[in-house]
Amino acid sequence: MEISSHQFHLLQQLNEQRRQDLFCDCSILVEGKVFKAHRNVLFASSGYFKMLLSQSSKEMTQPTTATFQAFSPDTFTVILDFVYSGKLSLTGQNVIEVMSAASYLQMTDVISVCKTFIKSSLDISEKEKDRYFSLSDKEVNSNGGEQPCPYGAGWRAESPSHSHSNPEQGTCVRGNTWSNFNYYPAPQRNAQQQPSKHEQRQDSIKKSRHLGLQQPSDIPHYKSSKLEDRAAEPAGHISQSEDQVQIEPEVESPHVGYPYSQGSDVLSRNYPLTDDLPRMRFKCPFCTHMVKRKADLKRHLRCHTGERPYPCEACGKRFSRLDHLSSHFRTIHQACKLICRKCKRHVTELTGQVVQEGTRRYRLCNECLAEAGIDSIRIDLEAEAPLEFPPDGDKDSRWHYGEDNKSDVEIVEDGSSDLVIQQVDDSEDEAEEKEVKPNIR
DNA sequence: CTGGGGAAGGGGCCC
DNA sequence: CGGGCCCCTTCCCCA
Repeated sequence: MEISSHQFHLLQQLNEQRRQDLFCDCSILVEGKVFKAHRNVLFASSGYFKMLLSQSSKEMTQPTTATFQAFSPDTFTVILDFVYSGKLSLTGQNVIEVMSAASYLQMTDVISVCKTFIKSSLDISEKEKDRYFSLSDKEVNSNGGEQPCPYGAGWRAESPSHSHSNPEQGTCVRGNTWSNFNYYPAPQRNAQQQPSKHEQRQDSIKKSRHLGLQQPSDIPHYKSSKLEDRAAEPAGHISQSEDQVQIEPEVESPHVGYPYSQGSDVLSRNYPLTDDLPRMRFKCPFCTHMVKRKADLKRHLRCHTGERPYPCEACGKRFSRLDHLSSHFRTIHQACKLICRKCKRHVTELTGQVVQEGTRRYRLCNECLAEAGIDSIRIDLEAEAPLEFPPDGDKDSRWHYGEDNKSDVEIVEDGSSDLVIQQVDDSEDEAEEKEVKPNIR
């Protein structure tokens, strides 16, 4: 006969003991703040503590102290509360640091939940954006709560509006995608989460470009070699059990001698850590990459999540970074390069002209224009209200595409050269564009 | 098949 | 901390 509430009560009792500092035999110092806990609970919850406490198990009579500078006391509070209650209090503000800390502490469940949280938020974010961009200006303008489309009226890319159901909780989430997120572990939950649309999409995009970019599916392979390394360590050295190995299929664990925090972690028991990268503070939970700033980690994480929050309103292509979008826009849609596309010579407003081909704009020198017999298709950038990158401080109205002209010009295609003389009414052209050009490569 | 150029995308870092 | 710039690598297309 099994009493289902026993586990809950046991954990509750342990948590109560922790709060009253009863039988606590382990102190964790996080940036000056002391946390009391039970060695056996930490051992059972964290691969990191398992290693640490295994090593120090010979000195069981002495209290153990561990010091961390890799994360904040607030972050560790979230982690420790989860250990003692099973409830993980995630917010948009803390999720990255909690995930980073959980990665360091080798707490697979926490990492999975953080990943789910991030992915869910990104899905919502994407869909909210899609919904946002799909609103017509009329709708936008008529709704005081909506911000104006950052690209103005033209070049809208997609798509019908969505609401989003949180896969974990089954609740409908709208609006703030980074709202609080409490996780209650479900024993039957699949260890391997369903890949988000971003992951699926990214898988189909192309091979990993960067050396440091480990797709989640690649990681087990990578880890196995790490684990082999670990197995090859001298007998007596701390290593993880097979169980531990099996429950960590996705995330590269920080291991002994693998510092990533500022000053690394100072452990009172001569825990063997080196300090090769003293300035690196944030470790990517998906790969081995480390960065100094949380913002850089956030940016880096997009290459794993596949998040592309910056759509080009001209061609629909999405980018993970604003600067890449800006660069793309200037190069492809604004003909900013003062170079003849054909002969590669430098051109000026006088010696060359801007040619438009679909949504693409580039420059040709007068000679090449004449040679191609397309000298009559000059696009006067000044007169035609070009695709323009907004000045600073105009974040909400990026790249208005000549709203005054967009719908009343006609498209004239040059049959031989496939060149477009003027931009056509955006609604039809856009649909056409979408068919040929998916949002991502 | 191969080399060159353009574009995308990732990291470092400054403001 | 976000924006943006620079540098570099990788990929793709085309001659």
